Amino acid sequence: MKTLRVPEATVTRLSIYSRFLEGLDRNGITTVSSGEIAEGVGVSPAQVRKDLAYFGEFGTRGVGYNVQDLMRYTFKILGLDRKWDLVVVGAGNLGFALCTYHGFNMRGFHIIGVFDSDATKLGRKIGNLEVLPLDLFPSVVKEHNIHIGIIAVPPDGAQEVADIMVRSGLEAILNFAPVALNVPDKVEVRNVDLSVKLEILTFNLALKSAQNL
Amino acid sequence: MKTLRVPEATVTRLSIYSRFLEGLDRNGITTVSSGEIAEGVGVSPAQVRKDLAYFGEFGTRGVGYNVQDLMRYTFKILGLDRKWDLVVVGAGNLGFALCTYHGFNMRGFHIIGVFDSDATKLGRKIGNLEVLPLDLFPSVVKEHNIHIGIIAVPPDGAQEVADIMVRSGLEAILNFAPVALNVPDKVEVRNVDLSVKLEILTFNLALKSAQNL
DNA sequence: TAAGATATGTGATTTTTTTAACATGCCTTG
DNA sequence: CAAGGCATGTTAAAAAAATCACATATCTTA
Repeated sequence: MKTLRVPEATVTRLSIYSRFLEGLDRNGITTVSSGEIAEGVGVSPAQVRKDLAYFGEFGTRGVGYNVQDLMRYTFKILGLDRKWDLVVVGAGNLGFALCTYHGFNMRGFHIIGVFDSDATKLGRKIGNLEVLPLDLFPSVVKEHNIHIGIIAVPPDGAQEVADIMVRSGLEAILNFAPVALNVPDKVEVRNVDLSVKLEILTFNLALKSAQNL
Repeated sequence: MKTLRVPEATVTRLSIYSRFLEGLDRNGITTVSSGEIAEGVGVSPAQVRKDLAYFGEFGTRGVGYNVQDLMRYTFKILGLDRKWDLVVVGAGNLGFALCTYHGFNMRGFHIIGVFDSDATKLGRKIGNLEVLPLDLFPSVVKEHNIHIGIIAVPPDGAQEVADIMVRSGLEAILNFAPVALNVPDKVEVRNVDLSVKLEILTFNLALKSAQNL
């Protein structure tokens, strides 16, 4: 089989191109060049073309790309040509924000279950979801054929939640807890660390102020 | 001047090492090897040593690193040997979650102001903060000598908020809106896109299911 | 229909980042 | 106090990623 090895950075940018294209489409723009995409998302035109080249030829030389077509291709590539049902564990403020985050719906993600181990949170409503006890997690996953889970609990509880997710058969985990999770290789994990990017900023600010001595 | 060019990936990992070291320290562990750090955060031992080598020699050959010392060094490098006051624009669910996120406090970040353009949100309390109108933004920034702002508004309003932040003299912006911001070069921007990592997962899942046909 | 302008797709090059390998130095032990 | 084990720091090699440069193809216009 032809296993094309795509850099993760390329997939990341593809996700960003994809959203930029949606914006163009909403504004009724039908054609776009690699240069305009590059300008719009802050990369180089060559980068845009190289990224797309991993997946095929989508443009017309001398013309550019059809916005709607390219948008649909990027959706397809990213696996967004379908709906994805998700479950969230952790009904704190972060879990709440994720459950109500419109950015997910816009991309075909639907959170269909929220869970928490804290008895005082059970039964509480988030939108039209009700916070459920973790005991019900495996059955909900099975019932709705869920593939992806989101962890939004404090660091101490994250590994335990990951274990439950793995046992329940989830194949992918989006982890907001700032800890490295231990899971089998077959399970994909991606971490979103809210303070890492902030610390890149402080690193740069500290550097700058050290240079201006 | 000796301008050492540090890869951003190195800074990112440093932030992660730093938190791992904190955990070790809390557990009373005094010495650690690059291999143990690597194991704990999911990178290679050589990577750990290489990353640290950008900044100096922190270990003892044949022994390893003193946990507390290395922890303090990483803090210093990341600019975390001081407190940082932050302001957040956007008092929706995400803004709320960020204002109450303990992960920030643990790293010396303190949110001292929340702003929103939505009149219905003004005066609302988030912890002991009160949601303020955007008019007050510049004066609060000046008064508290703020360097970093966080954008937690919907995509449409993000650029406008960024403009206000730039005009108010902020030097760094952490942007949670899924759009590319246009700011002067002197202003550092880092984006946290909540759905990009999710789409890396769906990309991989889609790839896997395509291969299993 | 030929020429000019434009923008893609891609092979070659450069740059960056990661991995590997090992010399150096510290600690322990007999 | 010498020898062996061990883990760092660093140089060299490999791999990966980004950039460049241009051949190719399309559209427009005269």
